[in-house]
Amino acid sequence: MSGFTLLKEEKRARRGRLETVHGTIETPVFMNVGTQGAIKGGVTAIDLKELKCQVELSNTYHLHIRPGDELIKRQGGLRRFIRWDGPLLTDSGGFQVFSLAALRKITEEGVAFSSHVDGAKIFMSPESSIQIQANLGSTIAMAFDECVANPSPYEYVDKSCDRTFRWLIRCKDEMARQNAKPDAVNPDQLLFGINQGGVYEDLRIRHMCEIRELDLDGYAIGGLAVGEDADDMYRIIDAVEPFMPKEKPRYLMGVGKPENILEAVARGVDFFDCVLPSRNARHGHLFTKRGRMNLMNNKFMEDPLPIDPECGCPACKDFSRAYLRHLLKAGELAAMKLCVMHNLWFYNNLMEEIRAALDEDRFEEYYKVQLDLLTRRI
RNA sequence: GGGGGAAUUCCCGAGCGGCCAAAGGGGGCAGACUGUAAAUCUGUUGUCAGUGACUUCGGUGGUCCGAAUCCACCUUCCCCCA
Repeated sequence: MSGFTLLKEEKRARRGRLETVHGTIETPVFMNVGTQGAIKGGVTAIDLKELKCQVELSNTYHLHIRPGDELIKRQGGLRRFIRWDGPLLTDSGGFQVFSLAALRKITEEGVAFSSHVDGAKIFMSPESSIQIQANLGSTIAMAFDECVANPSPYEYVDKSCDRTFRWLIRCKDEMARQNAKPDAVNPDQLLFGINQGGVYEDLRIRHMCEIRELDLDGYAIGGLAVGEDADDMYRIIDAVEPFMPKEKPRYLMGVGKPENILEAVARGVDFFDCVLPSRNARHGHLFTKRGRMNLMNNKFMEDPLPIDPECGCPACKDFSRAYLRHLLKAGELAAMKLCVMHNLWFYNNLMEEIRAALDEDRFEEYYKVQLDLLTRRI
C-alpha cells in the first residue's frame, strides 16, 4: 500500500503527498542528485537542509563500486552514512546501462559492466540491483531497467521493453524477499517501476499497461531526455500519462530544465530529478527568476548584485556576481559550492512555488508566466 | 674586460629561407550540458573586408624572386671566464 495522497488537481496537474517511514514528501517535488552520496561541488546532506531539499537521490551502481553497499550497510545504511534523515531515493543502475553503453553488455540475466573506475567486471541483475538498494536502505528503490537511447529502432525498443518488464517482475519478487529479512536496513522500502518504450507511443502505452498490473508503490517514466527533442518528450508524456495509475506517485526520471519540469507538472508528473542544476552550476550556468545566466560572462565582471536579487539562497544572501565570478574563474571550490547551492535552492524553491500555485488553484496562470521568465537569458 | 646564448602573436613556448598569421600549452572570449565516467566538452583568440587583402616574430639596415628563419650594427636580458 503506497502512502500517496492526491490532494488536489488542476486540469492534469497534481498536488500530492507521499508519506514514507523517513518523512513526508510534498509533491510536485524535485529530488537533489547526490550520485555518490554527496552533491558534486562540495554540497553535503547537511547543506541540503538549508536548500529546501525534500528528497536526496543516490546511485546504486556508483555506491556498489565504491565504497561498496555491504560497507554502507555496516555503517547503518546510506541515510545514516551521509547524515541525511529525510527520504532518499536510489536509482537502480539502469541509467548506467545507457550512459556507460561502451562499457557494458546486456543479456536476459542482466548487465555486465566494466567498472568506469578500474575496469573490474561487475554484473548487475534485477536481483543484485535490489539487493544493493536494500543494503543502502533507501526510502524508495528504483527498478532495474534498460534505459534505451533515443532514437533507437522500433524492433529493438520493442524487445527491450519486454525484457525490462520481465526484469521488473524479478525486481518486485526480490524486493519482497529483502523487505522480509530480519536485518533489513529499511523493511518498508518502496519500489517504483519504470516505463520504457523510447519515442514510440504504442510501446509506451503497452509497457505502462503491463507494469501497472504489478501494483507497485510508484511509476516512473524513464528513457526520456536521452537524445530526443523536448516536443517528443512532451508527446510521450501526453501519450502515456492517461495510462498511469492516478493514485500512485509519478516520476519523470532525469528531467530536466525548469521549463521541462513546468511542462511535465502540467501533464501530471509528481517527481523529478536532474543533474542539470548541479552540473550547470559547476560550469557557472545559473538559474534565476528572470532567466538563466552564465556567470563566467565578461559582463558580470564588476556586477555588485547577487546572482538573483529575488533569491533567498545562501549564495545570494551575502555574495556579489563579481565576487562569485572571480572565485569561479580562479577555480575556488567555494564558488562552485555556492553556485550549486544557488541552483538547487532555485529548483527546490520553484517546486515550492508550483505547489503553492496548485494549492491556490492558480497553477495554469503561474505556469504561463514562469515559462516565459525561465527561458530568458540575462 | 673576454667568451657564449637568447629576444616569436596576451603569457609560456615551437618554428630556423617558400607549405607561417606562425605548432602546442596557458590565459581570454563564447557555447553546450537533462535517472552524473562531466570542477567536463566544443568553438574561437593579429586587423579589415570574410572562398581575399593587409600589418606582425626586439630595433635599424642589408642579402635573396622570397626572411620569424641568413648577414651587419644597435638595444635589452641570461650564463661562463677574468
